[in-house]
Amino acid sequence: MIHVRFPDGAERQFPEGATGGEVAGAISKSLGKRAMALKANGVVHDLSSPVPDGATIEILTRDAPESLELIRHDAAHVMAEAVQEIWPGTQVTIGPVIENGFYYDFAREEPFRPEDLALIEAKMREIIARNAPITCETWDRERAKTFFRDKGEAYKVELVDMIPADQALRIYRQGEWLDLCRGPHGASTGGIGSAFKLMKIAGAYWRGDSSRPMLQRIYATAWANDADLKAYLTQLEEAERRDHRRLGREMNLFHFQEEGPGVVFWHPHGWTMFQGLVSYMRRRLAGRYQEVNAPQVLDKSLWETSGHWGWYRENMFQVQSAGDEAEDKRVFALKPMNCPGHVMIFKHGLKSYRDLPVRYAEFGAVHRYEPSGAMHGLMRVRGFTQDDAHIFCTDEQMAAECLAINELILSVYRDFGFGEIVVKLSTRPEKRVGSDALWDRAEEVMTRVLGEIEAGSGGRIRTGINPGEGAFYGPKFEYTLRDAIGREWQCGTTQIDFNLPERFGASYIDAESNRQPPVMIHRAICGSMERFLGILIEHYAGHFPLWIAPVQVVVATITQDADDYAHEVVTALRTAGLRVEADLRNEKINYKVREHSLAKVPVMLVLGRREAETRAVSIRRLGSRDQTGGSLDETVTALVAEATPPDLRQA
RNA sequence: GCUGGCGUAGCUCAGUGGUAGAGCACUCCAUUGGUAAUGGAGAGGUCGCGAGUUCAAUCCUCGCCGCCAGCACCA
Repeated sequence: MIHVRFPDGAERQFPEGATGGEVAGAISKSLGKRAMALKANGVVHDLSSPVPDGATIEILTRDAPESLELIRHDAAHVMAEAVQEIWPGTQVTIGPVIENGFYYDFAREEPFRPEDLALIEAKMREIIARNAPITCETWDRERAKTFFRDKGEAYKVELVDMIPADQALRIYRQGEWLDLCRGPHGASTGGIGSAFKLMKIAGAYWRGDSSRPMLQRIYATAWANDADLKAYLTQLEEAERRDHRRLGREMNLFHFQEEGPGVVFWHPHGWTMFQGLVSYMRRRLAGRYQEVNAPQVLDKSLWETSGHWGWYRENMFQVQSAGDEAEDKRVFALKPMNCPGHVMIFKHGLKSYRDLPVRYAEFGAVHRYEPSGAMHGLMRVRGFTQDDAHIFCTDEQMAAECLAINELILSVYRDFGFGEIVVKLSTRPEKRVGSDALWDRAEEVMTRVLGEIEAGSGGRIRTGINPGEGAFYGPKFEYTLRDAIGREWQCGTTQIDFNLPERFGASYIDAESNRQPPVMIHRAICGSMERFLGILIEHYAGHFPLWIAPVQVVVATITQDADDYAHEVVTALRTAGLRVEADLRNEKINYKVREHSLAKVPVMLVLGRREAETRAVSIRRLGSRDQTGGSLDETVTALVAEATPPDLRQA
């Protein structure tokens, strides 16, 4: 007999070798039916696994949170079976569970067509209805390889070879179909239920390697019940509604066109926001950083020295005189980064240790020739503006600088309404420059700083380590923020650089009159201003707080009798520093309200004869069905207060 | 860059081997109104670009460009 304990503390005995399924059935007939998997000592197992003696166990039904992964994993197998049933000869490869669903990669000459998804889905429902038991077998390697080789499953043979020799090969069978898989799985295909949906077809490289063949991936989502599926689909619609490319067009903020792939045409309202963001950042830098401006176009030799020409040449724009007769045949590059320019400025004239730290900031427009498939609205462009800065300091100053940067980054994010931040330290990669002693020192300092960041955050900041993810020239912190619908965006970064000062021979004179290389810290807060604006657009879904909104107030008249007063109101608001537009058109107020609501103008002041006579305004806020009244003077004061950027507000 | 899909008016989209349509937006006329579409009229397109097939191509074929989804990339 074996003893087991249940989560509620109850203990029971079962015959030696009893499986999870037998235990479930012994507890109650209905649990036996509903059981999906066995959880023993915190680990999920197949229901057919024997229960270990002395374990704390739980019988998982499909409502258990842990079961969702099983449902998705089972569904992936069923999808593979469905595809092979419809198109025999299609090879199956891998089909893991991912966030919100699963995918399976297939190898087949003929591409899947969008309309095939419905076909596959119907077949899946057929297979699920058959409700075949899912069983596990252990095969030896040769049997597995022979089996898959005979079936023409070359990728599976490769997978068998990749499994470490000391690990057992597990084969999961459902009806006539089987797959190599480490499990665990549910008890039968019927447990998958009906709350799933095939989402899209995409190409994906075998083993994520662009030098290997491209497979066809089918993405799907799956949930424990229809309500969860529906909620997920609604959430996707919500994300689509917030898409900054759509809002950028609807709100007339910017556009792209064919002649300029990946470069932004900023329209007046969009540029107002862009400049507002830059102004805000300038105020935040004032007193700590010196703003500089390095050239757009520099001789290729400088980029050879910096190392960019060697590493990133394919991604750089080369420029030359277009004239055939040009005397200067030199090759220049459009700057892809600001750092070499800043090092040049630092190097200009001797620097003393007394000058350090030197902090140069630039809103630097950079150009990178991004692969065509990488471009995505404002999020990934070929021409963008970095809120870049480089700090030249001594080794002793490094920690304090990192902490100061951290504080600045966090307070900026807070001002834009981002509460949850993750900071991760990326440590030395295999391929790197700089001595181990330098890396040891920098990582030691940054690890300490990371601890201080977490301790000083009062729980707001989560921290972590990305081992081996550092830049080749030094370790870095990466700042990730979470937007209103839970998506994560990596924006800020602080990077130590052992490479550039040395390559350019930058130095300062220390207290003993010796030349010393400075520590160089790169840092960005927004990262790309374009991308950050894209994130803000999606975060706020276009409903910007007053201080960010490109048009803060529209003054709309009901009749022409109010025109004179409307001009007065506009002047008063504008004098007070607000961004105002007047709508005196000969249209009904319903029409105007609708139009400005769709344009997401935060505040509408509606003026008719009544307001003109009493020097009042009728205020309608975006998203509100009703309106409030107020005097002109009070309203101006209140709006000015609300429109004041957070960094200028009196506490 | 790779795989697949797409490209028709400013926007959202119909459509056909015989050189094109709707709604909204735009212009003009009437209407001066009280918080999400007043009525009428008008104008607007080299159907992404270039070749080919055809008596005839927006439609079929090929190439290129761009966009979308995913993969790869992201100093």
